[in-house]
Amino acid sequence: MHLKIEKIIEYCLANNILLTNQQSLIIKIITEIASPLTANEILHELQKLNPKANRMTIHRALEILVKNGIIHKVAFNHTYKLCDHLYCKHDHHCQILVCQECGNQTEIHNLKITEALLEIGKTYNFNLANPLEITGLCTKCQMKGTL
Amino acid sequence: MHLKIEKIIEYCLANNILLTNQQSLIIKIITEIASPLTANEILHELQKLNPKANRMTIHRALEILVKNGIIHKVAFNHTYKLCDHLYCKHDHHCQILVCQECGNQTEIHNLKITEALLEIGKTYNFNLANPLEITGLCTKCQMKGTL
DNA sequence: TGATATAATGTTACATTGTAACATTAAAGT
DNA sequence: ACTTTAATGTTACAATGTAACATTATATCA
Repeated sequence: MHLKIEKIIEYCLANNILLTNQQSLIIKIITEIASPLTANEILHELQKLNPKANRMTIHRALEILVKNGIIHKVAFNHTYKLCDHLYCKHDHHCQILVCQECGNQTEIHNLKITEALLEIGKTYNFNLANPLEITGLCTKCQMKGTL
Repeated sequence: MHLKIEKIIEYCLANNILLTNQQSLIIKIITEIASPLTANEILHELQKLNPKANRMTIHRALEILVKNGIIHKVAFNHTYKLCDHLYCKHDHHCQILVCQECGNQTEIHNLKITEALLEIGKTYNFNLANPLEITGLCTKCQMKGTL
């Protein structure tokens, strides 16, 4: 068994998050493929294991996993990705650099941004969600552009 | 004529951005309605003026307007909104607080975040896009949640 | 255990956002 | 006016997501 998956299961047990079989399979898929996946891509993988699985299956499970901070949903390109910490506590802030060209994602934890965000949260009485999506061009895609 | 629209047209003339009739109408719609609109909502408005207009018309025009920094595209809820500055120079950084409940958007300009982002851009060699979407719950929707 | 309540999953149908490929029309240049 | 180019219209489709209801597991309790 994959080490990451064990840790997630451990975390879920400790925090009273009951994973159904279906949800466990989705975690397994997201963990093993590693790169960000769209709902459809996850579905196709899941269907290899459970041919009856369909879009609803995925979205319901993903909703729960996102809500529990186990995976991140990235709005920019409709992808889902395992949180690098294997779980995301509510007091834990992270940022994701999303390349608008290739879709590559890099999870970072920048104190300055976190502080600035908390300040903004106070100033505007805005209850921040996690994570912060930072879109732009990754190094590789900048190179491609200049060729 | 709306004052904002005049300023945008002025800006486009000064910067060699040729607006077609269709694009002008879309700017007019976005400016006058003010609240963030989805592509479909803009389409329905446009069709009142040009019954032949369809989805392609909208998306092609929106693409150009976004590219020229006249409007912002917000990925979180697929909406388009006039840049508060009526145009967005490339060296101009802004952030949008997007409420994940009601969709309300507040454009801000926070120096700390801008600085931190520029730093991250350098560190990771990541070419930042504008604007930054900050999702969360606005004041009103926080109240609703606690009722 | 077996009946019943509850939660999870499956099914069907649909709404929304967006794009691809090609046809038509308008605008610009000669 | 003829040609070229750009803009727009048309059709068809792909992807993401949700709503409403049916079915199947799972848990609870008499």
